[in-house]
Amino acid sequence: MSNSDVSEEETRKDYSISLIPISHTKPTHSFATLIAFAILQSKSKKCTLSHIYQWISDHFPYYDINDSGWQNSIRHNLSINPSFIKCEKSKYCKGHFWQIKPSHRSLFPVEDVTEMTSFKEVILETQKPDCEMEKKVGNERELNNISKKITKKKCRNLANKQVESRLLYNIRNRYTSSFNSTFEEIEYNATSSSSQLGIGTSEENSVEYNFVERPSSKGSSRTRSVTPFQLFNTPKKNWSF
DNA sequence: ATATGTTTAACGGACC
DNA sequence: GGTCCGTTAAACATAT
Repeated sequence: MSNSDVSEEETRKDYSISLIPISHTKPTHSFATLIAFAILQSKSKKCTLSHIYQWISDHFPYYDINDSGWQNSIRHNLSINPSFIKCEKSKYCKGHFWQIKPSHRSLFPVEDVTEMTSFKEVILETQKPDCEMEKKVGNERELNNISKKITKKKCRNLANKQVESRLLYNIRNRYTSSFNSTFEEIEYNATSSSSQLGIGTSEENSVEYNFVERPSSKGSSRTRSVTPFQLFNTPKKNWSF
């Protein structure tokens, strides 16, 4: 067995682990921990309330973005917990930024973020929504609408859910960092792609997905069918929806 | 009007 | 028993 075979086998193993349905069950982490993770994953280590909501809901669909109960708890926690400090008002988003009090930083080991999500490659390679970049988010309301649209799609199995999560990340990343396509393009592609999310078989590990592979140049897009394994290991730059 | 933020209250579980 | 912690609900204020 060659080195590359070993490497691939190991990665497959990791991938299968990522299918553990942790994100559908009630997280064992406290709200404070979830808030801290949401903050720590951002490049600037500060988040607005809505970013915190979104991050938690993205990673733990148990917390529906349309439910207000847990969001009330989040707000309560931010106010009551001395680990969190409110800093300057966001210039482009609603509300203030929230940070972790530096002296409390050690209470929230960042390594748990990757362990928790079992999505190491996404965490490490995907540029997540970052308040620092907010000035490039010209239209956050539309972005949230896209997210809701996709989130509402019924997923037949966990693999679909994972892909869905990946899509959300990529949409945001595309929207916040490159901003090189119009909102209409994103919406169209996201819609068409999410409509394809339901076609997988019930066999989790053999589900195939279609996604649009778009060359960086303006050439025409083409669809390609990939396995979840291929999908998760496709470099972000080759993604489009 | 709705989102954001503060505060109080109640409850259950863990722990001593 | 008592306390601490985390959660949930809710009233209320403020900002947009």
